[in-house]
Amino acid sequence: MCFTRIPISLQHIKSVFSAIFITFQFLADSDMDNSNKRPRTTISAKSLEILKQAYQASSKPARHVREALARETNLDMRVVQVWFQNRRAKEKRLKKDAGRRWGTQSAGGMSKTDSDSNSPIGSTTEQSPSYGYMERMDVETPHLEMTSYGNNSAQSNVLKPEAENSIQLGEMSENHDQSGIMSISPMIGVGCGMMTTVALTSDVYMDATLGFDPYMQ
Amino acid sequence: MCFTRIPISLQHIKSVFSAIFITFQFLADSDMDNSNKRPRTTISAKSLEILKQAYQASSKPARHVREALARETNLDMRVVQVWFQNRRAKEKRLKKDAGRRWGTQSAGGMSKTDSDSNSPIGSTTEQSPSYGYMERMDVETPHLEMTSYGNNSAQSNVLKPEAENSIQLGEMSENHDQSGIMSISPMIGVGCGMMTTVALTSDVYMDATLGFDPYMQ
DNA sequence: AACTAATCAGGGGTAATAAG
DNA sequence: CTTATTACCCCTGATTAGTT
Repeated sequence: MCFTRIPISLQHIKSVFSAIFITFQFLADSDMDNSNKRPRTTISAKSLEILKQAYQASSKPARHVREALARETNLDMRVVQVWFQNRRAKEKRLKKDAGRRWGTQSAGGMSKTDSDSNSPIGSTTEQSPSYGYMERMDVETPHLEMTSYGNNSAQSNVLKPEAENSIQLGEMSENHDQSGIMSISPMIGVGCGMMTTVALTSDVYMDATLGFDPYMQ
Repeated sequence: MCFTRIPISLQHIKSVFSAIFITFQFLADSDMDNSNKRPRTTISAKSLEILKQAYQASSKPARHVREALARETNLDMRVVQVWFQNRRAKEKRLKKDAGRRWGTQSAGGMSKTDSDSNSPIGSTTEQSPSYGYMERMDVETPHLEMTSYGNNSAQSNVLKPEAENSIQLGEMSENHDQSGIMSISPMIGVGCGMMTTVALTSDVYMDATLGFDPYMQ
């Protein structure tokens, strides 16, 4: 073990704690103010019409189709994708709920045909630069898994400590989700402390891990 | 233990935090910049068909064959090469996996070095779940791995990009590497605890954890 | 309260890369 | 080259939360 020894007084410790508190406070405030809400795009009737038609054609459109739809509807590709996912889920749900008597042949098994299988020839090494949303998600995934590894419920504890006594934390995590900074925040929770050896008096030391918040100003 | 004494004030601490913040900001930015993403080419169904046929003919095509294929499929030669490599690997993998179809819990010890050489029927739907799970965990929790073994380049990158900006940061990463600080850090996220080693005398230490409420007033 | 957009947790397939 | 691993992209199914 290799520590950095820092002479520090109790007063200093209090200050540090206070500073951390202020940081959290600041975070809570800024969250309250602004981006607390999960953005929910409202799909216009016109876009909805387009999507529905596309769904008729294929319930699992390939990327190109989604791209085109996104352009056509002025929606984010991610939004289009989610719409299709939810739509499929809905259909499945409805079918299970209501329909066990008549085998609604419509949109039955055959709609399975999907998945690429075309591409206007050639478009080989294409990558979609406009797919940031999903990509961020992917980035954050391992960290989340890492979090949940140590303790099955650790993740929820970390990110959403039971609402009541720390509303701010929960909302902070939401904010992270939205802004895509999530990818780093779990690291803070898990690994980002500063191990220090604090000298309480001239010969009493304390090794401490101080948490910090990256949003601190 | 090797200690280095550093006079420090609250201002210093703030600086440290700030430096770390900047580092994370930098990281977040670079993460969010779609710049350093591994591009993934999607091979069209048509090209795939061509490749598969070629594979039937020869699983290790010579260079000029690959060249022709690349032209025909409009793919990069490198892509074609990698495709064949992955294809061979897949075939081999399937063949090996085919030998483990019934994974009853009895005779657990042996199954690891399970021979194979069975009929290459490819059901493969059932793989040893626990094996896959653990493997997956290992794979996707590099940070934990780092915790145990103290050597992970990714984490190093996380902790010390622009180490020049913040000497403290470098030291912190050293601490992480050598002390396995990760093992305690989840407490920060979960409970905002503070693991401390109290030096009762100059050479007698005691480990303790101090609770810490971030919303302390 | 219903509907549904968005998120989360997990799994599959495979292109790309690392390690040998 | 092979083998092992990682990263990307897609999905389902359950849940959360914004709108009306």
